[in-house]
Amino acid sequence: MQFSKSTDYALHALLHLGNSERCNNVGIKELASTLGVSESYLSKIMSKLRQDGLVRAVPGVNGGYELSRSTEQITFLDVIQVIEGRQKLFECSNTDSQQHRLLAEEETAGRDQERSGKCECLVQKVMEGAEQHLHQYLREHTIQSVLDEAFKHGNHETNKK
Amino acid sequence: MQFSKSTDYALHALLHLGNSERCNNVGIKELASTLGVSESYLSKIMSKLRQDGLVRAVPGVNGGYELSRSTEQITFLDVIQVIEGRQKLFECSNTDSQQHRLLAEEETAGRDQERSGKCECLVQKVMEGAEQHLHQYLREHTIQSVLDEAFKHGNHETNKK
DNA sequence: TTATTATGGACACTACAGGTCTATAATAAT
DNA sequence: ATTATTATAGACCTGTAGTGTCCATAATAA
Ligand code: SF4
Ligand code: SF4
Repeated sequence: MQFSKSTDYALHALLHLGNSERCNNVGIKELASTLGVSESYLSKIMSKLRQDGLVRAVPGVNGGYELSRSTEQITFLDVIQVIEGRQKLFECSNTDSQQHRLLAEEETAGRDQERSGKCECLVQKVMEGAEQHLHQYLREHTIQSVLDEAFKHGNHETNKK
Repeated sequence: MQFSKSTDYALHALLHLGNSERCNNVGIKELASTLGVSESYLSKIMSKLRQDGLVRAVPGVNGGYELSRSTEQITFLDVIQVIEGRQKLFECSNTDSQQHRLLAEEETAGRDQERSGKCECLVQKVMEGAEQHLHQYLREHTIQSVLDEAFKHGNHETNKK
């Protein structure tokens, strides 16, 4: 249960892009060298970010990447979901066991199917809650919010034209 | 980013143990059949739970497993951490990149090393926060809280002596 | 003593993270 | 139009972790 390195790279790449909005495009070379990662691997990650609309890419001389939204509109959740996928935190397996009957069946029967066919048991309800809390927190933190913090702490060698 | 199946099994096993506190010991056979999992695999998981002190185990005839604490004192976080380990949600890799200098060095230098050598950057600070929120939520949900919910919803064929 | 039960180790299979390399496509500058 | 430059997509490799089985051994209550 850990975020992958790719998420790490993606976050740092976006932070770099957000930080250097002087000339529009940042090439994979500059990006890879500042992050200390191989160009090969990072380009895959950037490609993913592009497919999900977080960045734009343009080939050719002086090409490279740029953010497709403002930094305030790119949340940690966005980045994480692009890289890690949108699978549930908890995916139940044995819905046909005896356990299931005790914890889920009675409920949906008694409460006569609250909403559509969601059919969620008590365990999943807890896990859903955990996921929602986590997502909410990650939605509240954006690339910009990190950049702001960095500026506050006396780091002023950025955004120089 | 998903909890493993083992966590699923562990939770269900503990729920079953918490639910049947009539005769003290529940064997791996009963446990495995009610969960619909193989005895082989489940026994490994139970072994882990024992090593971390969540359950007690006794071999021999009429042996089996029993909870070593009350159901209110076994939180979702406990179970998850036993199975998934206690690694951080986010583990940074390239602390020697240029990025790192921009986001972390300046801070620890400016704030003159807030606490001991923790040396946490802004990215990690966000992730730490996420982890803390998640943990707090998971700490508030116990085996007992799920069992209580189950009872409330009209399921009364449990705890029969 | 014995039948029963948990435990630990060895092993196999699969999926995926992490990473490299190369050929191709797209673009801007000339 | 050509060319140099850059991103993209695919094939490929490696190691490791999750999932699972099987068996030999240890511990225990009857
Ligand atoms: S009780 Fe919930 S978690 Fe358990 S098997 Fe049923 S749906 Fe899955
Ligand atoms: S800035 Fe933070 S996340 Fe990035 S490399 Fe440094 S310590 Fe790691």
